[in-house]
Amino acid sequence: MQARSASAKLTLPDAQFRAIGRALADPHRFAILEQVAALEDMPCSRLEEHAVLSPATVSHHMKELSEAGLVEIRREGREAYLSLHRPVLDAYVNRLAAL
Amino acid sequence: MQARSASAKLTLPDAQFRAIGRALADPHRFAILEQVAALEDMPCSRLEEHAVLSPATVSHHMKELSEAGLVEIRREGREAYLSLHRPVLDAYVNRLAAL
DNA sequence: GCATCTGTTTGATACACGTCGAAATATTCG
DNA sequence: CGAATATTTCGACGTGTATCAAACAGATGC
Repeated sequence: MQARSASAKLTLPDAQFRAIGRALADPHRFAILEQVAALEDMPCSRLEEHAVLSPATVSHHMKELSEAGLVEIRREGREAYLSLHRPVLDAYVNRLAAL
Repeated sequence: MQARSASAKLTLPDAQFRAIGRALADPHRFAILEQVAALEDMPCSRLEEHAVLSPATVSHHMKELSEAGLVEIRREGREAYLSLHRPVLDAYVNRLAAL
């Protein structure tokens, strides 16, 4: 019997662990992640980083975050809605905390 | 009255937060950190990364880890002894966990 | 259809950084 | 002092990547 539930621990493959590390290492990307985490369902167009970065660059960062598994992108009409994927962030945090 | 003690929370300056993120993003550097964390007082010469990296590169990585505040270097004779600086790692983990 | 809005893709550029060899520094030992 | 050991510094090279402008793609509305 497996006690899977809210606290089920996810183990990250090495490749993903590396991708997450790189994704978190860029300040703009981290700022985006912070803002995504703060809201439940964040329309991409409302990211404050649009004030400092070109749309192309913002899109690039979201792709990195998404490929690292940290955020999920839901497309609706012409907008993209972003949400933090907590299990992956938690798994990353846990691995650091286990040091 | 301040309840400072084992769990006193350290707040990282932005510059240090960025330095830590970059430091953790490289796989070799993370491997070094893992090994340093596993031992109390780790002589630099015993790092397994010496099997894969040149001494110059290992030294470079240790400098990065040290400048990020993640490890402390104690020099003794011709050896350098490394130890994990937990408060800083904890502060980093806490900031991620607070997302 | 046409214009507008949101976001992506592509190609180019510039800078950051991981890596090493070689030379330098420091320490211990004979 | 001279040789050996441990680590650092320097200079150079190649790769990775953050960035943008421009072109593209899909959705909405006139």
